[in-house]
Amino acid sequence: MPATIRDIRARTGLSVATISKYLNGGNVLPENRVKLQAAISELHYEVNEIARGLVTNKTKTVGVLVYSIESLFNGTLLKYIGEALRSLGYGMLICDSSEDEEVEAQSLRFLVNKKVDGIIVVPVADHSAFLKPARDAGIPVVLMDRSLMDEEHDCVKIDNRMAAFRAMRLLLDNRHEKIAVICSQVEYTGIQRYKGFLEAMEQAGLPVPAEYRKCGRHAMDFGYQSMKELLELNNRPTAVFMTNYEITLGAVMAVKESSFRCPEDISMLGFDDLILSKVVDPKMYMVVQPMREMSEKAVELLLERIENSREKKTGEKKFNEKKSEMPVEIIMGTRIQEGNSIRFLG
Amino acid sequence: MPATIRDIRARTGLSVATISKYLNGGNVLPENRVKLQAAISELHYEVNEIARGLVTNKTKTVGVLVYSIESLFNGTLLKYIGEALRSLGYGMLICDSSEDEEVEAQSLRFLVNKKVDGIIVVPVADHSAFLKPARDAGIPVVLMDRSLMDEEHDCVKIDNRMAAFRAMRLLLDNRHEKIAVICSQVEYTGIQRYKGFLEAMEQAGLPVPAEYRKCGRHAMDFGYQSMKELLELNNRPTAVFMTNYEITLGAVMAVKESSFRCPEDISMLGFDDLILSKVVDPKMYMVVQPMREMSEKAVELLLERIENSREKKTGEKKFNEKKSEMPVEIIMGTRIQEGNSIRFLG
DNA sequence: CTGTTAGCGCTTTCAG
DNA sequence: CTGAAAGCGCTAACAG
Repeated sequence: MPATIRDIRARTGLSVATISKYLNGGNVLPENRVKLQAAISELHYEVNEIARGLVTNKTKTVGVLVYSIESLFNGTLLKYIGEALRSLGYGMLICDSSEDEEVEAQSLRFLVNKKVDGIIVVPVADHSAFLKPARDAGIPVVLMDRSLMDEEHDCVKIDNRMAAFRAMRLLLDNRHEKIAVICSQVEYTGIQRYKGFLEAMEQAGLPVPAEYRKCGRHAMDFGYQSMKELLELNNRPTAVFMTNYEITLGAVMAVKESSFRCPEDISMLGFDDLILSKVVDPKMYMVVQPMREMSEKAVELLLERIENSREKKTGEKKFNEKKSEMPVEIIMGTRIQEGNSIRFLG
Repeated sequence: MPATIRDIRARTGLSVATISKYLNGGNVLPENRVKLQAAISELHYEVNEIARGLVTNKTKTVGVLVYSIESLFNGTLLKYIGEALRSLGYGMLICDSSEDEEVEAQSLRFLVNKKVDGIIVVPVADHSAFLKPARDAGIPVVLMDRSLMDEEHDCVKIDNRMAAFRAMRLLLDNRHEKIAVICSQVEYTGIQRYKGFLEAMEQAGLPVPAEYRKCGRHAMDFGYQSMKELLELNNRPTAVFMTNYEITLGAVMAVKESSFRCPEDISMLGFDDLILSKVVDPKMYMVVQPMREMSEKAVELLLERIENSREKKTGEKKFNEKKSEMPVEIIMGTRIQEGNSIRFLG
């Protein structure tokens, strides 16, 4: 039903090649240009990207695969990624893994079959097997926020271990000694943050009893449940470190519902500030990642990879442009969002 | 680089037609089936959806265009839409309008050019002009949450006016008389809710002074700013009705930062409960929409439309299946999330 | 600058 | 059940 290039030919008498050239920004005689513009608008012609993609073998589209689309963290990332991509003339195909490795693998295949030019993924899986179809198809992949256990990949993230380690100073400097942690242990990122926590405690010469170590899923209800348990302990901690947004959210809920007050009864240090610190009372201390910059860097790196892989196919070899073929890990810095959720234990 | 159907032919000696048939679930001789399975897995063959789409003229993909991807409301919708779609064998192409009508129009065209089979949109524009490319291309569109001013479209939403009107009972029954409203006036939905508010007030015989009517953008900072202004009024309202999630969020922030307490000094009634009522103290009274059901209905309706439009093209006419060609508006019910953010004014 | 001619990888008649 | 052949709508040489 929609108009094709041939309808335009019928209307203008020009050849498909000329029309195609015009559509792709080539030069045509002024009179022809006018004819073409007229025909295109009269026929409501729109390029069939499917057909174009088939021949050019590129779609000007990148796939973005996130572990959960309803996570505010991912929503924020997606916003920035989308903006960066749009400004560079790329479209974005978003897929939701729904926290499920199988769905993730399936979605990745979907993206590959859709012939996206590249893929950005915030993975749920912790090993690289699911990326195989992309590799086989020669589609560049850039990870964000989480890297994988078994292999190094292009990745944009923060130094999670270090960020956690440093953030712990806030608690330690305020003389806290009984510090608990609620962390996710399903992904690399969560584990790194946990390590940072442990190192800080060890360096401070403080013990971390088993009941202070809540390691589980990356989910609000896990944070909620864990905080509840911590508050019911006879030997209650004076402070709790929560290592991601969902967990922080859940923990805040638990405290709100309890009879304990923050920071009077319990001090809190969270991770990934997304409006939470602005809505919740008291204002939370939080480790914050530069989400916009991370997104932009990821897009930049991906597009570079796409560029490179095309050159390789074309056989071009600009000798003085030896971009590294090795995986690159871009490590961004973090900052601390100040609040008043930490009490000084004089 | 990726394997094609022809590589499989070379490996199996079968014709492309047979291979294609197999790929699409057709019957082949058992021995051939075995050969094909082997070849496919050895070559890591994956169907090229681009090529397939070119000939079948369908992509098994629906586009979803939301006004802002970082809005939790949309994130939640997207999650449910994605699940419904996946369960029906459809992929989802998400675009973010970034609250910008131009981006929206451009994204819609992007989706059309990508030849999605149908489009679900939670629009930022309030008139239907931007949908024209989809109509021209014969691509069905289903709106969600917001309908358009100038024309009726297939749409899944709640009765916003009525929901607001009814929710106001909560305030009125608690003897509130000085009630302010913070609402969005940019989209149809916001306006309807505002009307519902006004009607409730009028019916109760209560005046609404100009300074109690905060009509503006659908944004957290607007809610924040407006609430601040309301709290500074000499003639402070005793209750405030906030007509969407972002505004509610902002308003909650403003109250938190002020010296006023909810519900002691100010009662609050919000809209669209997304975790907010679980994190914030006091627990908010809120109007909640059945987001999962709305998403499922939207998908169902869209797929029905897609089905129908194909039949029309094929010329099929099953006489006893006269689905309406008229726009359908599906109106879902709402419920009230109880809380303790409303004070009884004895 | 313009036109002719091949395909891109797949599905789809239509014979066999 | 299988195969040969004709495109889907577009781009990309290569001549003119």
